[in-house]
Amino acid sequence: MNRLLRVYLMDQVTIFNDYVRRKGLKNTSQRLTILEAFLGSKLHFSTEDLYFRLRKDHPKIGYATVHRTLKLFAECGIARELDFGDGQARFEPLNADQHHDHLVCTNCGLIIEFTEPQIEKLQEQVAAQYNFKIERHRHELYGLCSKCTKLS
Amino acid sequence: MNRLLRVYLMDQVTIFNDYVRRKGLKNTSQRLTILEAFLGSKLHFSTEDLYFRLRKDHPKIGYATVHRTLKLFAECGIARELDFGDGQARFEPLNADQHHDHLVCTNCGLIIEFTEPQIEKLQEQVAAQYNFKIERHRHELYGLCSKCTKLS
DNA sequence: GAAGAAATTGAAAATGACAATCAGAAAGCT
DNA sequence: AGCTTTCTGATTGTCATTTTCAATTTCTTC
Ligand SMILES: [Mn+2]
Ligand SMILES: [Mn+2]
Ligand SMILES: [Zn+2]
Ligand SMILES: [Zn+2]
Repeated sequence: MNRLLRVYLMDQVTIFNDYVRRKGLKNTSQRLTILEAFLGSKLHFSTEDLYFRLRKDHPKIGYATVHRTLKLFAECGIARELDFGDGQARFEPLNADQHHDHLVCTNCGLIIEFTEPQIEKLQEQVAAQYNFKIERHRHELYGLCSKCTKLS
Repeated sequence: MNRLLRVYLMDQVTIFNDYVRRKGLKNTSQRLTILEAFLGSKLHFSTEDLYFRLRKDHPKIGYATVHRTLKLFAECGIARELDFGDGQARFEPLNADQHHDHLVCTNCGLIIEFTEPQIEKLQEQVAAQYNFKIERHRHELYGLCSKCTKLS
């Protein structure tokens, strides 16, 4: 089994553990706790969201640790950091599933995920025109969701 | 000549003056100075960029005024505020030309503008699927430009 | 399982972009 | 000119994020 295939089959806990080992980091109870909460979390949460959720059962875990650990998750590839322009970073678990982008309702905050392979392909073609090598991209549509359109 | 057509033919100075009149704002020498610098500016500059550029000839103009005036330009539609995720808002003059999005080199900071009507159309279709009404969007491709790809 | 080196934690303080404040200045209407 | 409203610019406030640092924990090595 080649390395790439193995990576795709690894779950997020394994990816994180491997990263920790590879970088000479340490396994701490806090990191494990935050990892569990992270994986069981609803999508698109802020550091503050997760911090307050953790406080109930783990009041000793500090805000800075939650923040640093989420950054670590993003670094090792099990989290994606999002910015919907509201001045607060958001995170979502990343798995091997298909990439998606977001519709963001500017009225109620609803976030809809969408996948459009044709757009992905076209943006690759655009980049190719400029000999540009895409590392990541951000594609967000802001406006009113179905419910908020009716209300206004 | 209908109103819409006239708007498209108006230049940015006229749009701004109309906006000032309509909102009961005042014409000040600072706003005129900043407007001229803004229109003659290279694209995708930060508030700080413009502030320091203005300082040479207009050392009396304060940072807050530059900031407020750029926001005003965005409000009245002659500027677009951009966020390339580096923690600093950027601005570019907006005219009636075609909408564009950006390629951003994460190594040297080069910004390339691109236009892809098919992507615009596809994202409209995506929104329609969810009965979502798009007000604005953000589509940015981050990675290495041609030059930086060769160097690495 | 003790010892030592290295990383981590959490409370607090620092940072930095942006926004708000406010007294004096300027604009612009009558 | 007089008067009302807006504007300016130095300063201060705000707030998410990042850094600091002493105490603690992890983990390798004996
Ligand atoms: Mn998502
Ligand atoms: Mn541009
Ligand atoms: Zn909504
Ligand atoms: Zn470059």
